[in-house]
Amino acid sequence: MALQELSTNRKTLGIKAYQAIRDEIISLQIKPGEMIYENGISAQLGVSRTPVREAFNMLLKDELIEILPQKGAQVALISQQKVAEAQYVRECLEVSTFKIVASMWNSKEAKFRELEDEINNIINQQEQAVAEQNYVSFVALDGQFHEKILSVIENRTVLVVMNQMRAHLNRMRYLELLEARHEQIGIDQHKEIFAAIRANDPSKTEILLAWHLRILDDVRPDIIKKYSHFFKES
Amino acid sequence: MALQELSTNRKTLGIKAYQAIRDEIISLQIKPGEMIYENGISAQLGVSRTPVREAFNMLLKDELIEILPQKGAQVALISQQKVAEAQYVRECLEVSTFKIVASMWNSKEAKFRELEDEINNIINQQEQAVAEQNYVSFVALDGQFHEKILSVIENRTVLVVMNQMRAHLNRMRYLELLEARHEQIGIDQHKEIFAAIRANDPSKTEILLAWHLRILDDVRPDIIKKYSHFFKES
DNA sequence: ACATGTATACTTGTATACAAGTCAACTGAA
DNA sequence: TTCAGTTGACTTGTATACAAGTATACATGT
Repeated sequence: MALQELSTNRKTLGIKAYQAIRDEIISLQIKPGEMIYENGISAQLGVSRTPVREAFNMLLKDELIEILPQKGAQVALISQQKVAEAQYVRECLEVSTFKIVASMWNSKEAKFRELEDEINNIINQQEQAVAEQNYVSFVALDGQFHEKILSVIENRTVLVVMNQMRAHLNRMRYLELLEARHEQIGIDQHKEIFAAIRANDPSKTEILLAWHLRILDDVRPDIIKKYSHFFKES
Repeated sequence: MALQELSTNRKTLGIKAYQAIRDEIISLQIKPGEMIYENGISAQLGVSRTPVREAFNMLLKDELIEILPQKGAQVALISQQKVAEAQYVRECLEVSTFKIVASMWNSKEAKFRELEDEINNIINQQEQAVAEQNYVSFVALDGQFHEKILSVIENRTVLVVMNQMRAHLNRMRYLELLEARHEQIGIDQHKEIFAAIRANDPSKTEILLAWHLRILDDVRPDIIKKYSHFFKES
């Protein structure tokens, strides 16, 4: 994700390791609760323990792992509490921002016309991803849709925070996609939301978005039961 | 700050170094733009470079320093853009949350009565801090007021994010306190906001809070001119 | 059989050694 | 004087060595 570390384009082995491990965690390639070890990862990546340790510290700050002293690092279990908290933060920021974008939108400006093309493009790609049943791609594109709209207000900090929140929401989302099929509903909602934005209708945008962000809530009990070993509180 | 690292109460030298340096940065004891070096800090703290490096990596994630490869680390200049961004995030989260708290408040419950005492206590201490012209204490208490109210919704993630934002807003606040004297206004606003919350009046809470969060905006041009060497964009 | 102590192979935490980039000051030739 | 080249003292980045905590298997004594 191009968001992080745009300070000086410094790409140490530690940062690369961080990004690699983080991707594997939030895409469930490494399972919640799984133990990982500095030695193991460093052998796997062909570097020494030092960069891996740096990566672990960053993951710890993201709350994506827990470090058990002298025992190893455990990939964080999915916490319903944490998911709810991240969802709340996301909703606050995203609703406020989308409303602003809705009130700003002006198709006469080139900037917005470009954006419109890009967003329509994302939506099209999403439909294709659904057709191909490529859920990894689908989730990534879903993120891009939201990010594109957020980016209108030119607030990098919002994107960074949302990125942090998304890390925790993503794993839940993957599980839910494995179970229930509302990708098409999600895409339709994207279209409606984008229409409300283009129509300069902040209130409608707010209502649609709040609904959209909660679409997955009702599936959760099933998920939690089925994958209870991935969850902290179960 | 008890917020961080409640995972396992692990307190490595790296974490201690991080907290120590962070405090010095956000309280302007280390000046924006100042260079700091792993060797220097490690000698100062009496530890090796390793824990200091870990601290630097955490500070980098907070965007409180920039690491210039092979040259050293520079304490981040205060960025007006970053301050505005952090302010926006803060406002979104704090306004939404205070409104919820205002709608929840119920003086009949013991929980709220305890909180009321604690908050009144904070306000009293603030008045004392102003009387003693103890600005460091004043800023800390201001933070506590907001945090106490946020804590009602029991969302640790919100507190963590606010803490991140506060790090960037704090340095600005210190400069402003050196220049303009609206501490008393700030305290009065706290009282009004708290009254609106107790009166279960979310709308009034929102208006008062939004105003409160912007009280410092008009002083900024002076500050930026006077301390221009601390700022990124000037 | 069963508790108890111990060796051993793991882990993370910390210090240190070494590699390589950066910059400034100095040297020496034109 | 001026400018190119070089040395050397800094810096961070990475690897490695060592210290110390943890858990498990196993031997030993009862």
